[in-house]
Amino acid sequence: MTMTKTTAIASPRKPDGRDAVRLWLRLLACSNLVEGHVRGRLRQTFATTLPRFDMLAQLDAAARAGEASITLSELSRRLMVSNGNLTGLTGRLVRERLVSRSVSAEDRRAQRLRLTAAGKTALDAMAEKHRRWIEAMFAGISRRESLELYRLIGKLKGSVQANAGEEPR
Amino acid sequence: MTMTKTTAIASPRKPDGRDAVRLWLRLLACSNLVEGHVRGRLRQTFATTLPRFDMLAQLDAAARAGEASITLSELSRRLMVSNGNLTGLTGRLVRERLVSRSVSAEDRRAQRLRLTAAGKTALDAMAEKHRRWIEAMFAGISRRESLELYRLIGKLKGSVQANAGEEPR
DNA sequence: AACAATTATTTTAAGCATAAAACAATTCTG
DNA sequence: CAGAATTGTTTTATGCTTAAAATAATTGTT
Repeated sequence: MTMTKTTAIASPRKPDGRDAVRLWLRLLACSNLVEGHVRGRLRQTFATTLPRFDMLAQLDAAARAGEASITLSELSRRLMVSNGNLTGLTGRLVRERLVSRSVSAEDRRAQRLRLTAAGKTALDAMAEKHRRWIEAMFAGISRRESLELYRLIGKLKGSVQANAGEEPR
Repeated sequence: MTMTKTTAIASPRKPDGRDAVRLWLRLLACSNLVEGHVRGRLRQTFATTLPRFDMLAQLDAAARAGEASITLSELSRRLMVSNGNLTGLTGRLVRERLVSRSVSAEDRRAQRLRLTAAGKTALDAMAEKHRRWIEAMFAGISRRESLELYRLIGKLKGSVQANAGEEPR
């Protein structure tokens, strides 16, 4: 009842690209498409998952930046996931011997995480493949288009960060 | 050890936007940013989740297109999620009286799902808010930029679909 | 030093998501 | 028509994810 002008997702009003919801749905679909392929390949090729790969990559990035080990809290900030989430994820990677965990010397509440040698080796193999998968999937767009997309998505991200706090109407 | 040229995620080689991985990471970050805000608002404003909203929206879209009810399989195709996933999701929405479920007359294996009146009312309210949230978040980009983004993301999606099947090297 | 506030992490409860196996009904094929 | 193949759905096992509450150690305050 009350057949309002509201529509579920795609609005039949103006069929142009200005419709923010349409742009968002296309962006989401594209992102999910790529992410799904990456997840599938990680699983098939390395029997692992995207969260595990992301965590290894962050630990490696920290190590490269001079932080030989980092705490769970720092990692949760970088990965933008909850602390509780990392409890389980860390446990699995420690069990797989890809990450080592030790109580911090300065603060007995905190743990310091680092990649093991096996973790570094595994990550390097995954990252190399990962780069190739993405490059292959993105091969259909030109250098110019890629630069333009990079710029526009950056601008969109800025817009979201600037405006997401406001309660519209 | 064996400090290969491989890098974890962001490569230090050519710092230009051509790097497909950089574009991908920015796209993913932007998508996750928007999605996170949408999830948070759905939770705070309607005490619901994105998968529930998506399912209601698909049922409504089907109804608008003349399909008064659709099967679980058809819905799983449209939402691009597994069949098993929908078993639980459907159960929750049926329990909340937003969706009704009935055994198909023609095929006793299949169920036919449809929005209840309450489901339609709830969806309309959510969709209206959802549209406003997205419009507010995307307000910082111009009409021209929006159109260009829409076009480029479409092209990227095409590239992924065309090239994702190939095993690179 | 006692107490409060903060910080780091884990636990809990709930939901989302998948792949693989199982089950059930229909359709196809010989 | 009988068996085989297919199709629709659920179950199972596992993992990811969060918010909120709980626990534990540190830091700040009086």
